[in-house]
Amino acid sequence: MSSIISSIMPLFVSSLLSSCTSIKDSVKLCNFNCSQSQGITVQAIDDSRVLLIALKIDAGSFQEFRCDKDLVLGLDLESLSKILKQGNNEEYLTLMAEDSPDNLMAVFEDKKKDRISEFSLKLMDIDSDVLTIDDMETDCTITLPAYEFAKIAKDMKTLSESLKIVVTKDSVKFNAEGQIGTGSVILKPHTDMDKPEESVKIELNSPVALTFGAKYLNDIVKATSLSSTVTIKLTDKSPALFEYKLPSGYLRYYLAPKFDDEE
Amino acid sequence: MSSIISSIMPLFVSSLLSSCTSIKDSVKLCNFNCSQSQGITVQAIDDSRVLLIALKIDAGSFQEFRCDKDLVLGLDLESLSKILKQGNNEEYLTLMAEDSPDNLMAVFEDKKKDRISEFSLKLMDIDSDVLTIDDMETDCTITLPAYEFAKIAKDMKTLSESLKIVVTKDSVKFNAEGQIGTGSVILKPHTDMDKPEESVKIELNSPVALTFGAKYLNDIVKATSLSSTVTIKLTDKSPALFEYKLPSGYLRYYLAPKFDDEE
DNA sequence: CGAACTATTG
DNA sequence: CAATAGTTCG
Repeated sequence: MSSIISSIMPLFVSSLLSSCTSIKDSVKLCNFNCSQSQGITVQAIDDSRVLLIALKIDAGSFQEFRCDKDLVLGLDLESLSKILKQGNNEEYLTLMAEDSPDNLMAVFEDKKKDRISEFSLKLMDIDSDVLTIDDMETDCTITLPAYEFAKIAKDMKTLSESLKIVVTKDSVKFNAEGQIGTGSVILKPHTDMDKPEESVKIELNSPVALTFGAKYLNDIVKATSLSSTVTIKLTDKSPALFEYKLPSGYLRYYLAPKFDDEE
Repeated sequence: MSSIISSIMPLFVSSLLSSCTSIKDSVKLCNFNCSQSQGITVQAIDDSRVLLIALKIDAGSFQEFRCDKDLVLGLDLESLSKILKQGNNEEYLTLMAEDSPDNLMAVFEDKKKDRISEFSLKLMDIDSDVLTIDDMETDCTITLPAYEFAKIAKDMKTLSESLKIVVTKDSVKFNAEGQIGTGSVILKPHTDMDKPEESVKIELNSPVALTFGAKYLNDIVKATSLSSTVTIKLTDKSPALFEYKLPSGYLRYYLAPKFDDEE
């Protein structure tokens, strides 16, 4: 009867919650697309149409995942977050929806089975075009510690509304120019043997310099807790990709750069 | 070429940042006076002209300090704080300015040298008269734990806008009288052998009773993290001195008392 | 890192 | 007045 049954372990519940809270400041409503082969995928664009968010939660993320028929669940992320927050970290979560669902059922169960919380969340029809995004070749790919990128984005926002990222073979420079002064942070690639997640990697096909809205970068950086590293792919005059890898899946942000005339 | 080069070790960067944040609620703009012999001195008066702040950072605070020609750097403390905050605690800071500078350069370097952050801060012309303050004989000198003074100042502010400090040979009394009631904290001198910074000392030439604005005391107390103790020097009908000693230098506040007719 | 408080905005 | 973002404290 139920078209989607998924049991999620405590570790992943917090990951799902973090994903929702990371996204919900940019997008309020979005469709969760469920299929047996793809798991759950979400694609949404912020109101200003500058930031595209793509979340993918593989079926392998779930202890059990069954989706007899492809489903589109239109969800209010704020409401979903509220429900997910109610699960204590020790609890298992089961999500369920019927074939033509009006509601998403969420059931938290304590391991000891002496506590069950059930929630039903109203679903909504949300217009959205799902874009196919090619895995194009990019001018460069940078991997750095997620917290480091977060600190740069936050710090630089105090100086300017725009952040310029300049990548050369042996460095990546984050540059902000504002009223009170200017600031640059320059990172050089290096490999940390003991803590690989602390490494900074640059793969370069072609040097690139792009400017982004600091506000959007600060929204992106809300996903920092999801992954120890972030991967940034830049191509001249194209949207940049910021990717946070999940245990089994990913949260990707595609951000359109500012062009010279609007800087 | 550069008139001032100073390299600051991580410990002292946080001390400089704390000084700025302590002061910036009272004074937004102020001149940093730099000279080879004196290091960096700052003097500023709050808008109401009741509180005078004197910060002295000796040349010995710096790993290296060179100032070929005396310089006056007009700085916005809010902006300076923003930049100082961007340093991670492990990083070395170098400050630089030219002979007739428009900008102050600040460079953070990671030990591993794979990360460099550079900032340039616009300087401004700020009118200010530097007062010479004599080290006059005072009626009494009190030394007490900084956190204890902070707690008294904060607690008493909830009772009254004014705080009266009464010093006799064997006690110092902090007294607040307000609408909802009155409160006093009385400290007696004592020496703590194990933790000298917990001691309370009173040196008295003449008993004194002065009243201060609680608001100003609460601004002063923001410097608490800079030193384990605070030294208070009081003289009848004169501004009081509140001194926080830095590793090499000091942060002093001179606060005019309220007189009877304005209490 | 989380929580509480403050400041700001609809 | 309520909700939220930023800030500061433990």
